[in-house]
Amino acid sequence: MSSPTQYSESELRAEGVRITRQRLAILHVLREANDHPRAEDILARARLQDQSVSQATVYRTLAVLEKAGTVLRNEFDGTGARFELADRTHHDHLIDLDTGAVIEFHSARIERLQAEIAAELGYDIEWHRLELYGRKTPD
Amino acid sequence: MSSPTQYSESELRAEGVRITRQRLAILHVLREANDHPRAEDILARARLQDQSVSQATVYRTLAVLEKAGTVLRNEFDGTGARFELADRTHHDHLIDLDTGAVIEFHSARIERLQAEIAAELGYDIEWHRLELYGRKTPD
DNA sequence: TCAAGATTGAGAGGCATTCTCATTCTTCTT
DNA sequence: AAGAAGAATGAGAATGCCTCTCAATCTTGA
Repeated sequence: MSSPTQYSESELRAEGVRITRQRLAILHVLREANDHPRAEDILARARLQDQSVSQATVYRTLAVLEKAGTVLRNEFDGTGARFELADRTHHDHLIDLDTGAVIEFHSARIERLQAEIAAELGYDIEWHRLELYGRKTPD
Repeated sequence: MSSPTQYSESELRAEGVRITRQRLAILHVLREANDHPRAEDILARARLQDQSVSQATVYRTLAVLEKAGTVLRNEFDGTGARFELADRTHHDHLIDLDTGAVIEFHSARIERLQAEIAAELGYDIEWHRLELYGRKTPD
């Protein structure tokens, strides 16, 4: 059984993930990112470090890292997945409808309620997705 | 200002939505559906009633009905949108990871917490998406 | 009944993502 | 350090879901 989240090269290698030049570039991009970049953005940024990275490799690597628990995939709007490193604690997202900004938040109470509701329905939650879409409250 | 949800032919007509043979077939499919069908399913079912319905018209009609507030679009997995009539009260979804079944639920407490969290972050929620993915609890 | 303009079917087009395959690279074993 | 096994790669083709284009047809208000 592996720990749920690993993101150092050695941890990944121990999981059987080969560390290539391209994968290092992609990991670097994810570590530096403050936003939730799309595959397209990750490709562009990775190429600044390693010219040779291809689109196919970005998608393949993101899939590998997602399976390893290193990366989280989000589907905020309908326009393609957005990625982030799974290196912090679990959180949900609030998307600013005016600016597209993504704000992270966490609520233990909501998580607890979710588990309660699922239990009432006879289910155990494996994972969940909670996204709030809103606009800044006028002063 | 229009009421948030309308789904009778006359209500739609009053909103400026023309009622065509194809749109009636699609509305009929949505009214009969207990599942959350994909565009593909809606096309197949609509054709049972009206052979002439095309894929383009299904997508166009679903977009029109979504804008009118008659239809809700869901993006559960990454494999294409799933639709439902917006004729009942708001609810969220629990997706059975083993069977793909979609269970609807509603929690006023969770809704309230969401609004509170958004308010703390200085936001008003426009809409949200909450999906729980889980498996039946073993007996 | 009619004209205006909305809707339609068929197929082309678009976009994000995945696949194919020959070549190159990482890693394990010596 | 060298070699072998097989995993990862780039390029571009292919896929899947969805949207657009356009000429023909329909719905609707007058």
